[in-house]
Amino acid sequence: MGEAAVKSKGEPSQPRKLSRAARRQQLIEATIETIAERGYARTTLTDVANRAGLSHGLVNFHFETKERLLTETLMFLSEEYRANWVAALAAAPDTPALQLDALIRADFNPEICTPARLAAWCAYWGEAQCRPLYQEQCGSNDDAYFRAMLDICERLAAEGRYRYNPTLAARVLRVTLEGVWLDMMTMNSPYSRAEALTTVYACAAAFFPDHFTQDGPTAAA
Amino acid sequence: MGEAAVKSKGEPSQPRKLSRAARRQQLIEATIETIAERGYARTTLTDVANRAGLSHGLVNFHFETKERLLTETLMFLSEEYRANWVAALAAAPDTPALQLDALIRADFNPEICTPARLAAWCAYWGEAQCRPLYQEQCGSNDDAYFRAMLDICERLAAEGRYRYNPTLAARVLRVTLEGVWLDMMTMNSPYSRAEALTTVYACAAAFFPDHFTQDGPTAAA
Amino acid sequence: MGEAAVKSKGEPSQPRKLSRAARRQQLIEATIETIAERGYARTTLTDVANRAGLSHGLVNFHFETKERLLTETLMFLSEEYRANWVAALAAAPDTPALQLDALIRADFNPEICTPARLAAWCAYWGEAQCRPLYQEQCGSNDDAYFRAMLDICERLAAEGRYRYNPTLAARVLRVTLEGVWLDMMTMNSPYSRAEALTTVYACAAAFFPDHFTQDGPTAAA
Amino acid sequence: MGEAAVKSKGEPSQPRKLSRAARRQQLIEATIETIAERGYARTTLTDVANRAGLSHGLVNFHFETKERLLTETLMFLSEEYRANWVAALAAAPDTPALQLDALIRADFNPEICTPARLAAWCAYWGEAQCRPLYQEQCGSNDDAYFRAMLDICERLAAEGRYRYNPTLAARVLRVTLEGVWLDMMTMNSPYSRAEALTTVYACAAAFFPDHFTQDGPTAAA
DNA sequence: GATGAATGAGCCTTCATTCAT
DNA sequence: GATGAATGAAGGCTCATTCAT
Repeated sequence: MGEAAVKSKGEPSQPRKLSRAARRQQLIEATIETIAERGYARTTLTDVANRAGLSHGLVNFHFETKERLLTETLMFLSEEYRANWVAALAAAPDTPALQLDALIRADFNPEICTPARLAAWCAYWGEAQCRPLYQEQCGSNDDAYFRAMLDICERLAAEGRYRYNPTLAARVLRVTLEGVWLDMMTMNSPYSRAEALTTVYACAAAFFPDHFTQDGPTAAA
Repeated sequence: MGEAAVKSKGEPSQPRKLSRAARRQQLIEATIETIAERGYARTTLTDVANRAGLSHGLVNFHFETKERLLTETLMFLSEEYRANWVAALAAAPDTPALQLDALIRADFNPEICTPARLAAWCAYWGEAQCRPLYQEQCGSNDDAYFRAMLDICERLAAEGRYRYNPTLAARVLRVTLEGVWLDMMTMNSPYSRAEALTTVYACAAAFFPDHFTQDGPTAAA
Repeated sequence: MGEAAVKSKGEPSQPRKLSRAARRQQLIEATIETIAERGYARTTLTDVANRAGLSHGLVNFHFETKERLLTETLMFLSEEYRANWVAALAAAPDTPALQLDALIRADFNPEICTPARLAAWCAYWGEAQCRPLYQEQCGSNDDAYFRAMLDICERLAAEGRYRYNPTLAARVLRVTLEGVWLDMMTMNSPYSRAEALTTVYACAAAFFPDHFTQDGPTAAA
Repeated sequence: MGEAAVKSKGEPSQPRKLSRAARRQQLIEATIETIAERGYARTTLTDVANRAGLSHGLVNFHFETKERLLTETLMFLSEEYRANWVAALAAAPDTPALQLDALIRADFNPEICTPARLAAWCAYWGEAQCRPLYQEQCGSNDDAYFRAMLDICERLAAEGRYRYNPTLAARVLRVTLEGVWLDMMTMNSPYSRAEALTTVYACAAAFFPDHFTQDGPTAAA
């Protein structure tokens, strides 16, 4: 869309006018980055607008209120996350171990697991406890995720002679995945992504030793 | 806490003068409750003062700035948490399994594990990612906690013939404890505290089957 | 007014191109209605554009600024009002009583005396006091109106043996006409238009009992 | 309230702290003056605060919102107006003519009939038409006023042999009083207050010639 | 001509902080 | 110590105006 029409602020060329959907997406990305950098409590519309290289009036033009911008950003993150693991499950072979492997690896997809997105997730979690609206937005996806995890664990349990309630295994796996995410954010010197993955595999192996080792699914699986 | 932390709203029971320390503690408790109820981002000094039944100006008199009130509240929570598990370890027999059991049970101490404190912790976590100051405040305690956990796991590993790196086991145990905390806050219909404890024991049992079952340490331990 | 002032909202009946004058008139009518509905202070160009079923930018295209739109709307109302009573006087027989009758009835012409126009007049009056520009726009017409009224009252006074200064009578008649207009706007349960007319006739009769009764001009007049 | 504690801006000495009621009254007076000078639509809280020589934050401290400041200012004007005529009636002899005289003169009380108050009344009238809240605030007082006026007119009618329905006379008197008020505001070169009073008396005399002349109540009354 | 995205000035509002009492 | 009125900076929001398409 031609270089002439650019009001550059050092960014790559930006068209003066964009479709409604494209601008909204641009602002949502800027919101994620701003929350990641400054935290939820200190994020202002001016910050978001500056980061997007747009005027702050435009934010209200596209989202009406700050509240709606934040809510829609959370909805976007939530939906993006869901789409990611749903796609990963669909692409994986339909054996329980490989399904679980796909579910675990989905969380480490570099498209999803960026520092900014992780930080934004943390910030929303912190606020969600006292915001029924936020809990609503995420709740249904969380439920679906846990049901998928539980289903896989039950199928794994049916295949081996494991000692634990699949519900417990599924829960520990889920919170372990969450936990290593949080670690990547909050620890001063976090361990590597590879070690995070090893940690989750070790957890899977502890519950399903026939199907997993700390390096991933066993050949038998 | 204890009897000093009166919380009335102009009733005669409110002593006009209280020791500096008692007033500070009263305000810190009010801060925890306010953050739990309204979230970090929407907590104002007026909220805190109202909840404590004190005047607006008194908060600044005792804490200088809002920033310091919030920081000192976090330090209090952090120190309270640390004192709790340190005391639990000291009171428990010095076998690794019973030490781990004590560490796990410490997290479920009703004095520590109140809804308001859980919610406040979540809120601080959400903010901590982009606040080096907050990370500092918690970092050292977290490190100490993890080192204690790791030490126990290494001793357990030395006692049994377990397959996993003690570091991985310690990490999974830690994030599982964290995770069930988070669940208690953020899930729409959280499971019971008893089931949370079972979950953690199941995790311990998965890594250390000779020492733990999902009901707690084995008799042998 | 008339057929040109179509007012649809994107329906096919809206011609894409309209003469400059017709578009302006359409926007002026929308302005009157908007002021009537939302008040002067809360009227925005977006409101006006929406009501006219036109785009936001078109208002500025036709009127340059909001100020000019509002001023020209007032000028239109003022001129419309003037044209109405001038025509009424011209159409009436040239006896002072029938001229006064015509002047009174002109104010009740349903084309002029619509709820929206009354409300808009009130709103402009409220603002006019501190807007020399508005006072200017209306002043000359007001003066002409009062001079016409005064002239008639002087001719009536010359015909009868009335006790009052014609200036006072003219002034009371004028403010009474204004007053019943205001009543129709501002009272919670206003009296009927017929009763408003009776009120004005009673006022005329009080000053000119030989020429008027509360039902209108006497037969002798 | 010594001179030392003054933060002068050229105004006479102003105490740093004032009772709640006094500050509110001060801000209400500043609001009246601001509306009179700039009109309702252009009145900002900064204007009001500047005129009162106070910070704009204080306005919200005492009135919560701009809306409430404006509403309470209207309520004050309304109550002040009512108290004025009620007191005037109470102080006058209890004959209908002298009661009417008192009611008429009350409107010309220099305390009430200041340029700023007249202008503010006009501005509120202009907005009231589309603000049910404003109409409510004034409605009851208006009703009481009109009932008092009507009662007097009925007593006058009972004493003389007048031709007109007392309701019509009362209505014309009321709108005439209103009308000369408006004239004092909106005409470019308004007539004198004395002439306004004469106008109202002439109106009274036209309806009640035995009791009034254009100079006031007759000796007989 | 017409549209609506984009801008930015100005306003209301909130709230941490100060300070006279 | 304690109170609460007062301040002023900063943020969200509105909206008149501009302008690329």
